[in-house]
Amino acid sequence: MNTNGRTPSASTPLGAELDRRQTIYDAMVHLIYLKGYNGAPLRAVAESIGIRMPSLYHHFASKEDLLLEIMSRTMNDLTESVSTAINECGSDEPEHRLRAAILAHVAFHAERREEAFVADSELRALDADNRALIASLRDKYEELFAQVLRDGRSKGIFINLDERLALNALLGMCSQVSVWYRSGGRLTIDDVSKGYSDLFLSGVLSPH
Amino acid sequence: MNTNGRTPSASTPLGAELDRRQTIYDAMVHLIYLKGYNGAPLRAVAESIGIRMPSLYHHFASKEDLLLEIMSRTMNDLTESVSTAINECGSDEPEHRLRAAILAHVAFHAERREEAFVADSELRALDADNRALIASLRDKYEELFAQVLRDGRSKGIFINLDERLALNALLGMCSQVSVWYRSGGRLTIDDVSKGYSDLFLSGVLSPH
DNA sequence: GTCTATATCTCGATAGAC
DNA sequence: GTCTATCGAGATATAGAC
Repeated sequence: MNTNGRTPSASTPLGAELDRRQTIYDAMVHLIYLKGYNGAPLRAVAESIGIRMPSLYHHFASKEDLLLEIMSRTMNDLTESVSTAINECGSDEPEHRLRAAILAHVAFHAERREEAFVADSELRALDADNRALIASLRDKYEELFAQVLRDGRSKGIFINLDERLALNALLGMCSQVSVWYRSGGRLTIDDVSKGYSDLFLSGVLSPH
Repeated sequence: MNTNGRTPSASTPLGAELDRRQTIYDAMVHLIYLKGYNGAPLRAVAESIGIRMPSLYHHFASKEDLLLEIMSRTMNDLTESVSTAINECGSDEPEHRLRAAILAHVAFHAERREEAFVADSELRALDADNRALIASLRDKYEELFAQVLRDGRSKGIFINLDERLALNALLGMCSQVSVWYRSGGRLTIDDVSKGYSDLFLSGVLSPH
């Protein structure tokens, strides 16, 4: 008997399978976002989508495999989004490229805030091998910003600040958007991404 | 000065009791920092300080009580530190007061990074009542920065940025210090706190 | 693909001896 | 104040029917 009120589609098994995987993925993201990986029981994930817990194992090999997919997919999508934004901003000037990168990073952390938050906070839940894998994706991602910052500094466009410090300040500030942003709230994604890039580029002091 | 606001006495049983409480507190902080509240078993906390798990219950009523003490003590100490820094900076100018607040916030998040990280990330592990209690402490803390930002904006010293956005950007940037800072590393606390306050006040663009 | 039933383990917490 | 022993709940994961 079907207890979840859905209509199973008998015609496209592959499509249905991908839909189911995505439904599980989304439910898992949401619960980890709310309670953390270790506070998100698979029973609750299953219940939230109207199936029983053992059924999840038809779609995923283990709980950690599911977390790994969330983190790797998110990191890859984020990297592609920011990389594209930098390359297609139509400028070689570090200021414009940095602004484009910040806009893309902030937009991603607002639009896909739960995934981004999980990717940023659950490294510690992975075992050593998987942790190293995601850490390398993160390093590759951060290098996108590091290159822009280096370029701007060597051209004298940016001040002579320690690169690692500037990178940590920037990413720390922009990634926190996934913690507090609410879609439909007072601030739009454009408000936030423009405000953040203005702030990082020019600071809070009025020109004088 | 001791960090828990109590008056320790060296040779009495009460002093020994406080030492033991502090040892448990520190071990719990460290394990939650590494693995999160739900990934930090009390058995491991006890083992790390050479006692058995049930002995912990002589010092704390429950696991959540221990977390609550960590978060409330940390928030109170942080608030006092930043509040004192603002009031004793010897200036009424918003720029100087903001700089003093940032220096104190960053220093705290570097010196007591594990406690600060736990206080910033484990709100979700508390039940509704305790969560509301810590959230109110956090609101009170953030108001310290909000007042300085408001004051600076109304005086025309700061640019006309949305207050909540600026506050989130600032605290997000500065609180992340607890994630990456390593004492004894390449950057001193002074390097970080000065670099961060310069960045937030003036941005990364070179003056032109 | 989903189910029921279950194995195995670990968790927080308590009881009571010393 | 710490110990051993234990309880009951809930976790991930597996087996096998349908």
